[in-house]
Amino acid sequence: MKISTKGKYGLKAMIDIAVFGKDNCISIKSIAERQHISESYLEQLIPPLKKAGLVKSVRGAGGGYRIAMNPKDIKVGSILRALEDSFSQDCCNEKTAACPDTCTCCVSKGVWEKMQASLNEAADSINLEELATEYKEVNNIE
Amino acid sequence: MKISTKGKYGLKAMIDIAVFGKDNCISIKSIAERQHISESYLEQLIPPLKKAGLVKSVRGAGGGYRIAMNPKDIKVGSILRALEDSFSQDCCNEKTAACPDTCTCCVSKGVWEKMQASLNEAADSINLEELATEYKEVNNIE
DNA sequence: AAAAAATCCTATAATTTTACTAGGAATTTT
DNA sequence: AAAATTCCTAGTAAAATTATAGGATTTTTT
Repeated sequence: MKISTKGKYGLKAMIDIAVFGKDNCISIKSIAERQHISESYLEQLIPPLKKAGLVKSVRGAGGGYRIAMNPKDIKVGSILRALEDSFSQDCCNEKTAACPDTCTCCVSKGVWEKMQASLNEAADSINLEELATEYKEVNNIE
Repeated sequence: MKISTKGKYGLKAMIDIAVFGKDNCISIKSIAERQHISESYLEQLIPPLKKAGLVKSVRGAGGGYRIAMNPKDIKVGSILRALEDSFSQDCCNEKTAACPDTCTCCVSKGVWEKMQASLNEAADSINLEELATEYKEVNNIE
């Protein structure tokens, strides 16, 4: 069980955007600098976050990214689900001739589903505002 | 977020041992055959399971592995913790000059801890007997 | 005593995934 | 027109995972 840097960097970026991109656009470059993340790697994390409706972008000079909704309404779970793939359903292909739903994979399936649900619940219990506020506090921002 | 084959195969093997290795020893070879797992790969999953006190081994001809305690008392969480590493604490090294506990990693740390705790709780809510029983049922064993 | 069947141990090879880099096209502002 | 930015995609490098191999040790069976 591991969180990949995708999820880790993505959350870091979202905290940064929640803090610095609330009223105005901020560039990837500035996020990357503040958070010590590779700029072009970070760039690749943005499309899924946009697709999930978490950030908005403005192209061209002076453009950049802004938070797309109130950070209070952005759950950490939404961020992670946008970036990481879930670990349920990596069972064998059920109901084939080879496995008519009777192998230990299939029996284990419920375990992964339960764990995934529990993970979602935990991640959804934290919203981005909490994290942004904490970040501002420890860094004396605003 | 992903379960590695270590955890997946490990759980499969433990179900197999709970079902077939309750009263007598079974060999790695037989587990590997029944569960379609590479024999020598499976071999490497055993030491951590032994260390965690979940299986016992008997060397020599006629030897093999046995379940070390009542499957009811073996939580799926114990199996996974023995094989997978937890995903908390993959934060930056806190309290260094570079990060005096103020970066977005540090702020995120609580998220990973909460998720890990939730994962443990979910995995600990399922015991091996439940899975072994289900496996026996769908396969008409005993 | 020898052979066979098994665990035990460790090194290494192959594969896959992850993380990162690069370069350029399109868009908008200055 | 130039500059600053997002957007897109292909490719590379590094790391981690998965799997293989070979032999040493232990115990039973013949």
